[in-house]
Amino acid sequence: MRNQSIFAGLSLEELRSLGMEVQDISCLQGEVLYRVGDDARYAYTLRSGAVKLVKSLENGQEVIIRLLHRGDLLGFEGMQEAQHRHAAIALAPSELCRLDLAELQRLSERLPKVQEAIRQRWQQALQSSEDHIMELGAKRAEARLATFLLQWVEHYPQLRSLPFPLSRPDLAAFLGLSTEHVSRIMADFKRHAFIQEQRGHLEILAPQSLAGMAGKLPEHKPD
Amino acid sequence: MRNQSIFAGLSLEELRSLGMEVQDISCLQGEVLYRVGDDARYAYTLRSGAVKLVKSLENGQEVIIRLLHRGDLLGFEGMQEAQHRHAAIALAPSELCRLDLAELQRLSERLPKVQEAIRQRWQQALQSSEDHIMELGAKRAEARLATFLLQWVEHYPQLRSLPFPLSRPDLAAFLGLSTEHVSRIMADFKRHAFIQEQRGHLEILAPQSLAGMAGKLPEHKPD
DNA sequence: AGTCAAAATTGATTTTTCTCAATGCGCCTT
DNA sequence: AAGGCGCATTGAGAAAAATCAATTTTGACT
Repeated sequence: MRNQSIFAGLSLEELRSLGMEVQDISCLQGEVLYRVGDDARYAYTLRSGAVKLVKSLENGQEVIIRLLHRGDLLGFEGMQEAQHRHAAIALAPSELCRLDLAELQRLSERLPKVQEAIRQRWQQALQSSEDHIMELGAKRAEARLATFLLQWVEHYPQLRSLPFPLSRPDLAAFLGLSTEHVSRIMADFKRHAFIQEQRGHLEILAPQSLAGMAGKLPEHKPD
Repeated sequence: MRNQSIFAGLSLEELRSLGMEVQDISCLQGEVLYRVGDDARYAYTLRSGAVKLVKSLENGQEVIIRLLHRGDLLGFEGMQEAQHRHAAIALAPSELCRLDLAELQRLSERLPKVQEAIRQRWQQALQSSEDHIMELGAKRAEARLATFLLQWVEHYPQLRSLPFPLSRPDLAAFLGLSTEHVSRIMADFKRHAFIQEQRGHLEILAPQSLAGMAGKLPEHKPD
């Protein structure tokens, strides 16, 4: 466990021996890692738990830009910009490694491998954002939610019952819907026995049915 | 003109002298630079014109993921992945510089400056994608369109009448709306004399009114 | 100028989604 | 156990947006 690769194929010890300040951090559900506009001193790797990246519109409405899972990086926009552009909030109790951005900058200039790894992650983030754009731009509510649930599963392989720390408002803020609408669709999925939910845990009973909804054409004759 | 900085602060000649193969490319409206799944051999910098990056859903529905303007880069996902994940299509007659990806890879390993510049651009793309997510996730059709038009202006400073090579279906595919709905809103904007349109050109008559619709309550700047 | 096809507009209608309001449930505290 | 609080659910009505079906406009090509 201790010797797990943290970042760019380097273990925690290797990073430390290269002069990198790495802090183990653990945080509670709801804890704020940083806020919009905070000076970006640190970047993080998420070792366990889940984190949401949130931005607010002028009118105060919150949008979840990205959801992070074990192994994901956050706060790396600080390598280019002085301030964070999202808020990062733990959805569940989480463990992270905190890296000093200035040192990371230095390290990345010396080690091409690190550069490469960062670019790789940036690429992943962009990919996932673009996928999200497609969801929001082209799919209806049911399909968005179905896709989302199926993707959530993939982050918890070989688990029957998945940790599911998202509230209805969280889901709504991520999928671009109202809380009520999300609630209705989830109730629908339960009624059809596609899913089952209890105390922050989710079970996908009929993945193929969800997959059907996820790819469904907007025009579909009612039966 | 010839000595303009192409990329990472390097002029075309400098890049060539470093052994980089740089091709000037010009293409017509509607021309396809690459398709989804094409082997990624080249990346491009857009020198003039406009390009759309398009992805299709299983059902064939097309979504415009990003719009590119003078100075933007495209095709750089090929540095990490073997195939392009979008189609790139010229919206207007455009001029580009085509860079060989393998050589770019080599160059970026030698020159940290290039690395840095690429990361910067990646960051910009991510930023713009995230902004787009906010638009799609949180705003109504009118507001999206208003925001979009105001952003379009910014790419053509000090021009009264802006090139506007987007069809209604293009706008719809970018803003996540139906063609008809876009058409209605545009008609509305014209009726209110917020904008004026003729033959692929657009004039913003009342930016502050559009800004109002876009959802910007507190601050407005005199221009 | 005249014809044609593509693109845009408009209208009527339906579907989807939101909003507002009420209610219910689970969990925590006392 | 009772009360209270936050979150989730449900319902009804309103609003937003999509869909379907004509037209109308535009632009390109004779």
